[in-house]
Amino acid sequence: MALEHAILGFLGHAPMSGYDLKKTFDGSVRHFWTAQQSQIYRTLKRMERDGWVRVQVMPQEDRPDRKVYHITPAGSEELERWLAVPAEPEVFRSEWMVKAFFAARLSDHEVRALFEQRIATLRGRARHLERETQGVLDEGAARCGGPRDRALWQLTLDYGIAYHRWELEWLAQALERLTDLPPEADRGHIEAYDDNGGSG
Amino acid sequence: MALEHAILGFLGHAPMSGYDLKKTFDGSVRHFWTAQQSQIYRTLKRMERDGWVRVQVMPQEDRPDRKVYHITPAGSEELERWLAVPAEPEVFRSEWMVKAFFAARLSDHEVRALFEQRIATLRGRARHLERETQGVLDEGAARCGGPRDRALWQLTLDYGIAYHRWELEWLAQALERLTDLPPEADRGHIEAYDDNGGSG
DNA sequence: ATCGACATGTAACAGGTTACATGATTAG
DNA sequence: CTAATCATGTAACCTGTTACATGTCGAT
Repeated sequence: MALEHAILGFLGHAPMSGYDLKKTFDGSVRHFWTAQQSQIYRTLKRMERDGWVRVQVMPQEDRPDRKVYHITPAGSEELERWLAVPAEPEVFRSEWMVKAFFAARLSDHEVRALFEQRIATLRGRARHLERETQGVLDEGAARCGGPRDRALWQLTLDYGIAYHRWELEWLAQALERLTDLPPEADRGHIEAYDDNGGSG
Repeated sequence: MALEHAILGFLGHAPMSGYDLKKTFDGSVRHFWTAQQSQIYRTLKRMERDGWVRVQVMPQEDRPDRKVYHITPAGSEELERWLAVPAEPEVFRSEWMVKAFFAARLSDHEVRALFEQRIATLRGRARHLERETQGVLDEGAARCGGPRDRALWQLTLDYGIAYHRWELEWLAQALERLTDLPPEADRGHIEAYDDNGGSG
């Protein structure tokens, strides 16, 4: 499971608290993995129980004690094992596609709006990746990554940027195709006349 | 939420049992949405409670009674409302990317293997979309879709195929970039010498 | 004999989201 | 006065997955 292993990956760079980890996630892998604070705490607890990390409590007076997590040799081994094992293919799931699939009941105008909204969303995200994420990643790389890390980190960001550009191109073409969208033939509204259940 | 609304969409074409719905999902939207049988039954129950569908029990002797679900006017309204509302941007999540991000600890050979496995996975899926899914979708379209439906259904499939082709191209380029991957600098293994917590 | 299609489900679990709770300090 | 930062968490919930349970019929 990716969350645990991403945590191991980060703790391999430096020991951190759950709070730090949340910020680290948001500042580095957000473009392909996010995690809620509560989820991180919950997961760290399990990982400690499993011996992948150990916790070091740093007492503080004014605030809750910092619980700094360190990766253990077992955790390091587990990370390397996981990295070398092929990723099982993920299921693709897109709510937007579901809308597109059933969009025949919408007016031409609404169908176009569906695509245009998608374009707007992707444009926003693409811009964010190019402007914000690139900078944040550069900082992170300067702070703690070797050149090998940097090359791979950049690769993941480049993927994100290229992907968004590609999908935007695809959507532009799709919008063109929509000008030829056939009109809605009268759909029988089966519901209306089917009362005692005949077969099709 | 997409599952409920996809169910409404299908029941808008024809009344169906949960069992039928599962087969319908697998034969039409599998490339962007899957659902487990158990999940469909559970969801149908909730939808009935909410008045979006009504159930008609068809008694059978040898097997469990067929429970045929019909969309209600409320359900139809709900579907149309949902279709017209912009899809909230989905979070992108990729376990494979997590591996790529932390792959600096792997050997050059293992890093290449990571990418090659991804390529193999995508090739398989692309082939499946082009050969199987296209045929299944055509049958479905012939059976129950109007030309407007067909155009949109084809669009979702074309997206899937184009996406896989695009990612395969990207991966090929990425593999080339990997030939210049810098070697791993000695990573300090902080864990080993950090014992009472300095701020590193 | 065994497997798959038919047809229903329940139970348990895993992962992710949202809301709530605490409590000091500092910046606007 | 309000909000954000620091720092911890718990509880409830939703979605999705896996395993189990039942029972007939027809094909291999």
